[in-house]
Amino acid sequence: MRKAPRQERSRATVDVIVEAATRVLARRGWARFTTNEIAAVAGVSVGSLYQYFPDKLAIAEAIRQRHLDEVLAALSAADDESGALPLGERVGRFVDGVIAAHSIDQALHRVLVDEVPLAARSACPEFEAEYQRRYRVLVATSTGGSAASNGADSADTAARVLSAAVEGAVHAAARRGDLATPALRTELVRLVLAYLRDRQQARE
Amino acid sequence: MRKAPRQERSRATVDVIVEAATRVLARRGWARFTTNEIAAVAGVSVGSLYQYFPDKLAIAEAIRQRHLDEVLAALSAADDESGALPLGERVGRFVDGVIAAHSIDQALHRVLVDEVPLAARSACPEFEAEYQRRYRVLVATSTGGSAASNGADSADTAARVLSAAVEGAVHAAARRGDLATPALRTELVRLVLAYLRDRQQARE
Amino acid sequence: MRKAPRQERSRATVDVIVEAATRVLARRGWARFTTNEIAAVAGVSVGSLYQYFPDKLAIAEAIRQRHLDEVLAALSAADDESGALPLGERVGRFVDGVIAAHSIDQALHRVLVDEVPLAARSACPEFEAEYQRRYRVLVATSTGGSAASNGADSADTAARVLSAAVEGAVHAAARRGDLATPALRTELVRLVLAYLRDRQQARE
Amino acid sequence: MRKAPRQERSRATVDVIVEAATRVLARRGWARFTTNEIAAVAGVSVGSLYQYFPDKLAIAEAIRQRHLDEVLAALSAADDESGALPLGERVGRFVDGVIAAHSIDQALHRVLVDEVPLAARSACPEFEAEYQRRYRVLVATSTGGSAASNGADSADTAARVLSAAVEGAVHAAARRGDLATPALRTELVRLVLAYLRDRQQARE
DNA sequence: CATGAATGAGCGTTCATTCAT
DNA sequence: GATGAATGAACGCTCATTCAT
Repeated sequence: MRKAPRQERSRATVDVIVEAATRVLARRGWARFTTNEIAAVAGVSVGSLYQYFPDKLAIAEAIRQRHLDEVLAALSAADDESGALPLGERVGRFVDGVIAAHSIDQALHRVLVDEVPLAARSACPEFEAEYQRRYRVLVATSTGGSAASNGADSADTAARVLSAAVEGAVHAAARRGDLATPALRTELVRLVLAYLRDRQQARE
Repeated sequence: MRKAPRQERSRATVDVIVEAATRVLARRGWARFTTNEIAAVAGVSVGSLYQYFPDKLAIAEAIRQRHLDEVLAALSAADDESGALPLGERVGRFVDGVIAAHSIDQALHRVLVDEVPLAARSACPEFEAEYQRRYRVLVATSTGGSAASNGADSADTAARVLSAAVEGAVHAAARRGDLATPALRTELVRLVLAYLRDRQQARE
Repeated sequence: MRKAPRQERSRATVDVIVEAATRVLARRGWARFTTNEIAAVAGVSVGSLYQYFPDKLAIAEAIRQRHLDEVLAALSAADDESGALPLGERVGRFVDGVIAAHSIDQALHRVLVDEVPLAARSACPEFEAEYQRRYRVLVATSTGGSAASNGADSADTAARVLSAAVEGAVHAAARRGDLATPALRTELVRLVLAYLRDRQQARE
Repeated sequence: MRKAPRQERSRATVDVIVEAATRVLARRGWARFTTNEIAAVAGVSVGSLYQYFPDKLAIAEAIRQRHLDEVLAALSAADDESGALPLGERVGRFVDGVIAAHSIDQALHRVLVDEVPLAARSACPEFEAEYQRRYRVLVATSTGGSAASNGADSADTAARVLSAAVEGAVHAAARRGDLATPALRTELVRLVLAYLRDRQQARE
């Protein structure tokens, strides 16, 4: 951001802009994400956009930030305090969280992931890290708590494969509009559980 | 195509254009896939582009056609004639095929799948169908040949989830440049096998 | 118009654009009526054109509107309040009006009528109708007021033939630069009067 | 023309080109009168066009020439050998000739007159002269044969006004598709006769 | 002579960005 | 701070014309 909004009015203006920009990006896609339309929808002038954002990409970045925060919140809400539950139950809640996270503004999510250029996407390592961490925790607890002998490295790969696999399946379902289908949850839980149990056995 | 190249010179030009356009699309993405740069990279004039292609999208379509053909070929080559092998072996070859398929110009693949607008992906459904079929066959043979009682529908969902999961994991690895890592193959095989066996057990 | 000019500066810009565009259209014709030349002549950038007009045709439409208004004004000014005069006098004034109307930027007029495509002439029918009405009134009053037995239809044809004939003669003179020649007026008055009187006699 | 076609085959090629170009010009208008389409319709290559014509305008000029020849022929055919007839009869035949002349390929005529740029149109003075001559003859014979005292100049203006008027009326009718309407002929004959007789009386 | 592949200036139009008010 | 008029580089695309074959 070019300038921190000092006064309350300014903070409100920034919110209005991001709100409007979000709607434009979700509805029209990156190619029709034009500063003039954002300003028009927000009810401010183009000049005001550039008061707070150095360029168009910065607005997209703000949108992404906000969206990812919401996604993390949804993810956390579902499997909170599930540490003591049996693995089957934990995985169920975890999958619910992932599905819930992807149910937030799917149109926006798709545009953000597929269309907004790398410059704006690459700058979210904290989110990726945090997201990945959940998978690593799941993998770690499933194989008996703390990282064992040859664990760390293998567990990392496992977490990565698992997360990418689950993300892929959920994204595909989202694209088909099948996120709410119970079969999706069933099969995902099966996939994750089967994989984790197989790794458990392999370690014994 | 707007015009069939009749002379040898023009056939060469078309090749040069598609080659150059492929590089531009892979490097710059759809948003920077401009006719002027394609022409410059190809070392021809814009006019020559429009001599053979009605518009920019048609060039992308030609690129896609060529690429998807190569991908299917790589996929087929790996698990050819694996029908009689034990499941573990079959899954291993299958995963090899998928990894091989994604080793072909994955930057291009991502752009083609994520950025190029739908209109240019018109022939994609056939590819998608053919691609999906491989997964369905794998799922079907793992559960004992022909579709049993409640089989067909459930098998379809399973194939879909499995393919999306494997694709997701492979795409993520490709993005990281980890396609050749042996651990990727190991874990993917484990994932697929564990899932398929779990489904087998559930049916008994 | 795409946007109403709110500030005074922009109102001036619109005027400058229309003025410049008028000169370009009259001088170069529709085929060379290019946005870049309009902008250059107006001393503004192309962008400013599109700030106020959705496309090139809309500029032509604005030019036409302005021009036709001026033409109708010139036409009206000459034969105003000539209702009670003898026919010879009325026809004289009428011809004066027509000649005056065609003395206004006739190069522009020709281009507007002959070259600018139909879409931009959308409001033309109203003008044509108003223009024709003058001829119909002249024909009607010359044959004794209200439409007699077989009057209406025949009067319409007569008005059409008369207007097309007068317009043709005046256009040709304009093309030759002879609009101000007294002989033109004399002969036109003779033509109209002779025709109207002949029709009068035929009705008795 | 760039090159006189020496051999018979060449003359045939030129004919084919002009024929095709005429159809393209009449159907598509000047704006879509493209050399590539002409060549395609003619079944020759663009190169061949430039073998015989220096540029696009030259083709249009050839079309115009051919068309005007046909128009003059139609005009002549109608009032041939009418020298000894009474004025009413002569004018009738004359008007028939004009109407017949404008009935030839009206679409082409309109494009030729309205759209083809001046460079190609201005170069037909012989046609204009010949066309005008007919009107001058009509005017001259109506006022008693050879040019009298103050005749020459006045007769010239009269011929010019008369021709432009008749042309205007006929063009307008052509545009409306009313060329064949009997009322058109009736009123035109009346217009011409009334005018000529009025001039006769004025000279006495 | 005929071909048609190749050219490239030029078109209409868009939109991120600036800056005088 | 806020405005919105102004900018102009860049886009996709056309088509008259040339020239190697």
